[in-house]
Amino acid sequence: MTYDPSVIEAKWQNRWEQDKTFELPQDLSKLRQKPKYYVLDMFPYPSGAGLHVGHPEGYTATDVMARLKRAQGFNVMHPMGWDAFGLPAERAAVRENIHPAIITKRNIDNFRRQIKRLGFSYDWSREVSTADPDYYKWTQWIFLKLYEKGLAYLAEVPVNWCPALCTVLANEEVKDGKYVETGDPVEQRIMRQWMLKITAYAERLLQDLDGLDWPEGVIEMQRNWIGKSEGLLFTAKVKDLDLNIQTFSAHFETFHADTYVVIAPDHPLLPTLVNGISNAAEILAYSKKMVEKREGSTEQEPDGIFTGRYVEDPVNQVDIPIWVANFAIATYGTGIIKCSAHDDRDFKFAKKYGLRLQPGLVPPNEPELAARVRAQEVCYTDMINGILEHAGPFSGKRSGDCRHEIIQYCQDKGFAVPKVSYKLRDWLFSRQRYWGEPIPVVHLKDGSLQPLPESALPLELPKVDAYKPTEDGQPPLARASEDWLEVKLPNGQIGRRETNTMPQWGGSCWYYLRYLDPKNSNQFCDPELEKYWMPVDLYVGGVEHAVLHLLYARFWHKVLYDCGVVSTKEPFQKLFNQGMILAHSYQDSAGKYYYPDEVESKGSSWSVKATGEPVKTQVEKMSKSRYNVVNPDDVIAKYGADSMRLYELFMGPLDQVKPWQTNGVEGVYRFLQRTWRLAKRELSEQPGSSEPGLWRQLHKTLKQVQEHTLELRYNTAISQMMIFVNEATAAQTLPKEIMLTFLQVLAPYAPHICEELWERLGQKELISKTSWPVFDPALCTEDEVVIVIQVNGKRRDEMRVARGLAKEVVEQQALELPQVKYFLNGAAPKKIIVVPDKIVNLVV
RNA sequence: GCCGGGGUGGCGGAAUGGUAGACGCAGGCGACUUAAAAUCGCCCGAGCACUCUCGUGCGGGUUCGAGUCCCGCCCUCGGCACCA
Repeated sequence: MTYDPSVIEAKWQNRWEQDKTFELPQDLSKLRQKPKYYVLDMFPYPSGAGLHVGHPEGYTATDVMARLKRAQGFNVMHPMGWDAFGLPAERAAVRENIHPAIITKRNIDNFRRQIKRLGFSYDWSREVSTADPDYYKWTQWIFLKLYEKGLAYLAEVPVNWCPALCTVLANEEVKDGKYVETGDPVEQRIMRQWMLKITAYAERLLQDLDGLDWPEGVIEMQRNWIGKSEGLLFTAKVKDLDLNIQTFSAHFETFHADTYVVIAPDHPLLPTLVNGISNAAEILAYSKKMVEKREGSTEQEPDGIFTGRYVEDPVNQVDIPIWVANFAIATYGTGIIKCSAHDDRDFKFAKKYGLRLQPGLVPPNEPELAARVRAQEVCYTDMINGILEHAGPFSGKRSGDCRHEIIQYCQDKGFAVPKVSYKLRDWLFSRQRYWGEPIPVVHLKDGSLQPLPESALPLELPKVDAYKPTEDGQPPLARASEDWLEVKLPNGQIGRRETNTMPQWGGSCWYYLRYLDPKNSNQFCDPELEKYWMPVDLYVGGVEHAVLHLLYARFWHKVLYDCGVVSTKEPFQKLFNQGMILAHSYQDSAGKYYYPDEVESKGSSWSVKATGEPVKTQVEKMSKSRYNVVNPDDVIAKYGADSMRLYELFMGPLDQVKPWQTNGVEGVYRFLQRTWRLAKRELSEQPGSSEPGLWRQLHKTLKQVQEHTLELRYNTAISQMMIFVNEATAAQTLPKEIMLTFLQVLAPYAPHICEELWERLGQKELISKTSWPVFDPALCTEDEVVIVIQVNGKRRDEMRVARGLAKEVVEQQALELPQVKYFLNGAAPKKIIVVPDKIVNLVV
């Protein structure tokens, strides 16, 4: 019988399911008998488009790890679920006027079917969906905890309002004035919204990054997003007004050089400031225009207007003007900045409006440049190496050396106090949508808020006649019937329900905890199970979640930690980002795309089969519009899940971006066929050591596969297995012992074929249940090594000698080689470098 | 502009400072076959005056020896971007 994946894969997937092979016990006394390993995938949003080959890349990586760890004696938590709330299902619901739950279920069923075909060893009894009331009951419960702790609050905030979607969007969902998903325009509005006080955790979110085994890039992105800067908060009186203003400066070294002040055009203090100025109305109108112009646009020319006011600067005891400037941001620092010649924006702004500058920092050892700085021709900003001038007691000092002294000085003089600022803002947590978790809060007549008691959870989504906003622009939940909207509290008070829902990020903030105890109706997770399983040992997903999901989840986790309901400060100990899978696309000169089967290659160029029109080919992100999406169903139908799994990992390093090449699948498919034929050979009953060369190769393979897999270097693990199979194919006899062990090595990667061959070779137990074989280190190295002989660093010959041969002997033997004699040409080497078992270099 | 990846054959990629190109794809030649497919074996960076020379984005450096380490650049992908 030839290798037919379609038959054996279905067979073993059924067997694993019936046998509950990958289901874990919930009984702690049982669990505690083994060490734990928690390997987690970022769960998918089940879109209508189904899976593409990018999804299973990470899932395959975690599955191989899960299977290896299981064989090594760990209890392995390896679950899968659905990030099921979200806008696309809601939009489909509006379009088709079907309940989003139905659309979501349809999509989940399809995703589950596709994922299951790959034979992953998930414990499906732990499947969760964030849109399931049994799940979102606990999302709401966590919200109540946040509310209790004062971390959830309502505020009038400027928000990004998307008219097309009739909802607000978080800052990070908006780019260049458009919703990042759809490109719909977004405008600013002031609205009353739920906010989560993530800023209260800024410092801890920053500090605790240090202990994490995460990609440096992701850590850096989170650091930047939190954006901590330490500086000074200066206070100065406004001239002619009974008003002090404060300015924040992280680059305060040049504080003597500050010559003007700017305020953000949308600063709440601005109207007070200009009150009494003759052209106050003009200033406010111009400021308003600046704010509008700023919306959604990126880099801008400096723009501003004089407020007519001055501050009495205590530092140099002069009055310096206050301007409105478009580059000042109301929500960062104090929204007011003291400006000097030593900031690019300040410098540009002053040049444009002819404001006075007083340079006070020059480069060391560059007199010409220093002269140009003093002449205000160039802006110099090096606060570390620059030398201070006109700086009172600090004149002549290197700026970077006296930062601390300056802090002390400004404090002593009463100019300023130390202050830390963060870029991180509070998290806008309400959406005017239907398909999300209802916020479990009631608005009372007197305007106060009443959170629902835990007993009232889950607060389920009400029935509505349509999944769109009301005529007067209220959220879809306002369409619910009065008996849902109106609530009578136990104490007789009447209130109305909150009609905003939570954003999609909510449910994904804690799903890794629910997997541990998914059926618990009393608690979101049993604390003892949590203690056993947490933290997640390996979390694999796309880098697109580097900031938002991972920051929000860390925030919620820390809140839960403070509530005493989780035992670790951080949820995800090790994080790994798989690289995106790209695909070739084909485009003619008019920009029209073609499907891969519509084009053919002629030598190095490509053209459309039907018309012969030349097309260019490029490697791009997979998308429907580029006609280059590869569907895993098609790959599996042709080559099987095992080949699919192998190719996903063989393509290249897991963390790298790489193009899908369908004929690359062919290669791993051939490898599996060779493996199949190998097992069909007449196998020798002799021990493995009866075929010493292959026996060694087996142990080498075992060692490398084990080590490389644990290091997530799957591609090189696979190539070692290919080397083994090539060698085994060439071997005279193939001991059954060797074949069986090899199947165990391959099983985490290609479990179906290995189960099948394992069974055919007479084994009773599932290969998925067997223990990982142990390699013999002594067999992993060769007895003989090839030593390269170089003359003057150039390879001239090689020789095969016993491993560990003494340096002197190697040297002597090398000198005897005819090739060496030829290249030495009678000369005696000046120096001889011998690296045992590696190389000899003779230097003349 | 700042931060972080990445530049190695026709392609995906491999190489604790020690034979650059493992493994695979594509290609070539051969065996088997009536033939094709499949399979198996061999070849496969470039040049050439063939015991050789050049070759890992570019220019320097350290070293007996550099894809790998150091300095200075270029290109490319991703993230952030008036954050004081």
